[in-house]
Amino acid sequence: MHKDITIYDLAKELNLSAATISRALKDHPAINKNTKRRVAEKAEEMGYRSNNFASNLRKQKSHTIGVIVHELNSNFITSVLAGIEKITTIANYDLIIGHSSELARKEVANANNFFHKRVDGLIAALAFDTEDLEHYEPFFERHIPVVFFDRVEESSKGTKVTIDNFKAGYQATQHLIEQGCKRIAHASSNLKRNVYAQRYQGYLAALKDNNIPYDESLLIINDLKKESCIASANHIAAMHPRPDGIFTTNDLTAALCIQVFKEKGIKVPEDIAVVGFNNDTISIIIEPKLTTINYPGMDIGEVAATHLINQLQGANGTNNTNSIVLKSDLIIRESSLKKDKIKK
Amino acid sequence: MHKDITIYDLAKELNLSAATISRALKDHPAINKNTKRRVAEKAEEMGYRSNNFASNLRKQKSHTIGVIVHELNSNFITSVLAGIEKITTIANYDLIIGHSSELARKEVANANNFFHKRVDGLIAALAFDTEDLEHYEPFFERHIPVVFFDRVEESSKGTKVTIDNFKAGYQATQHLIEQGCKRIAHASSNLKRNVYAQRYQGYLAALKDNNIPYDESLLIINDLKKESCIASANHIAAMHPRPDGIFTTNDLTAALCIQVFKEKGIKVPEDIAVVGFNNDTISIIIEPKLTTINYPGMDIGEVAATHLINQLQGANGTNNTNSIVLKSDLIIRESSLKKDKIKK
DNA sequence: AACTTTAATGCAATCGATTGCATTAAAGTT
DNA sequence: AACTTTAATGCAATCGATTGCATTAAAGTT
Repeated sequence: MHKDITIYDLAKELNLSAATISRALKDHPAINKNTKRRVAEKAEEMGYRSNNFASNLRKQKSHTIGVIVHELNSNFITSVLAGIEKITTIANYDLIIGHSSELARKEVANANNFFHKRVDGLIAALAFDTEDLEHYEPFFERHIPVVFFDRVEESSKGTKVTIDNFKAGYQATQHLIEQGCKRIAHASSNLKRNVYAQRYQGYLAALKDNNIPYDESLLIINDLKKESCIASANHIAAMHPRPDGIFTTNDLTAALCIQVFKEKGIKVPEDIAVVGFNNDTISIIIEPKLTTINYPGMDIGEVAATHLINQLQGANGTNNTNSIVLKSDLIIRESSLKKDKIKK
Repeated sequence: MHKDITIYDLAKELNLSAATISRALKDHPAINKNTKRRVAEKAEEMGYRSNNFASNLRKQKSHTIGVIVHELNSNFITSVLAGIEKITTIANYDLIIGHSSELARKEVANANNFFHKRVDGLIAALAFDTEDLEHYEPFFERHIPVVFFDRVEESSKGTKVTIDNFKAGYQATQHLIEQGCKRIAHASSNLKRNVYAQRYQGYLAALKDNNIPYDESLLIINDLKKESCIASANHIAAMHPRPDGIFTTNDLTAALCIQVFKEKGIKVPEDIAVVGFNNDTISIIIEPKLTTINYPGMDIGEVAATHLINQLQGANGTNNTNSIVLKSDLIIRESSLKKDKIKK
């Protein structure tokens, strides 16, 4: 069996104290250069690995950041993770990732787990059905910084990094109106979640600014599962009078709508123009290709991680309860282009 | 500032020794029931959280399993993770997830990180360009069990959980042949990776069993990036004589092929039948819907985790260098159905 | 009554790394 | 020569939880 080497083993071999070994390995300025070299060589030779548990116990720091996301299988989330990793790697923090699969129950379990693992900081996006943020209280109480992104609770403690969902919703709707749509449906989800609520508000505002009356029956809420999206698509296709445009809160709903519409002989975009949200891979696979909102996932990740690390390194004495809003873009593709089609 | 509560604080409050507190919290049989209750209550009241570092340091165990995957944004991987989580949650192990983004460099970094974090066991799928498994040696040396899944190195140490990629490749090709294809292209990737090599072998075997000569020019290798897939699709479309069937090693290539073919007026499946691999979401979004191979991701995750935990709990004294092969299925959709189309 | 058994708890060492405060020895200063 | 400064290293306590081996007190046995 392999016996782990400790600094005491190195100390004995080199006739030095454990303190000197520890300092040498950490490149402490008081240690002689030559000693450092000898220690490094011996450590390599004997296959030494430092014991994080002992170090963390003594230092009362884990040098680890926890990330809780609501799902993994998404372009947006993987970009965010890439952005976070970029920053944490540079700052030399370790990362542990947990995902809630959109279940508040699992989000709570992850938060507890990370709390026990004593992460130095937390980056989180809320699950679909997370109602309260009590599970983050232990972090707040101990002044462990928490940065929320995308799925946030407006009024909560902690820094929040989001896009302007109101503006994105407005933009999507305005685009449909500019394409000549008069009767625009909106397929959304749980309006308690900030992202959906704000996109909906943006939709309403765009209608109002264009003097289009809001018709409550054109708001379709579902739980974003595949079956529900198909049901919603069927529901929309069967509406009388039929909408001539639809803005959905994610790309899967939009893609499934397009499929259902096509099956029923409803033309996209001629009969119904469609705008999605997220710019997932499916948006360029579906035919016609989907007009959608693109989020800067990488940037969101970088900003969230940078803020967290700044707080950890304590540049600020302020009570960091602020909000950072990044830009999003409308990517126009064939699924919404009524005007240009007619021109051709 | 919040001061963390330790077992010594509880001990003082309750006039007991730290040893008794520790045992009470762990439900040790020697401790009086009433004492356990009092300890539990006081712990709750004072907001005690155990210190993992101290516990792990003393126990020389982390009770944590590391998972290294090559990507996150995939149905297959998220199913595997769900399967792993299901088992580890029951067995009460914590999980930390790292991903390599298909880079050997990051895979090595993750392995090192997890080694330093002293995971009790590891579950890993190799990155696209991982050449050797030296970074897993420290685990093998210390008898820390490692289970590989999907992307494995046949000859390596550790348990391997895979599907029968040879059979899947054979099945996909056989299906195309049964649909009347005579000239079947195969779009694959790095043939050093077991999964691609075996699917290719299955393709060859099916051709041979049906007395179809192998034409080297019909093998197209790319790096699976979007641009390369499109280039491959264009290449195939321009072939003379044109293939009448294609079996791709992932769904994205297949979907992009279908798009390119359609743009060029090549009908799918009439002119070229297409079979993908993975059963990703895009396979039901592309039109025609994609015939593809479905992997049991959830099962793979469960089997991998179960094996790892069995090894950790030491039921076996054997040198666990074995292989577990799970079943995969061919899901037949419109993209390959020449025969049925003709019958109509 | 003397001894044994059982139930409950405590003592004290241990897991490795870190760090404030010495200590030592060599070099520099007056 | 006596003192100060500088460079390098060591002492010993500390971070909390765990656990083998007592110890204590009560209950049971002959």
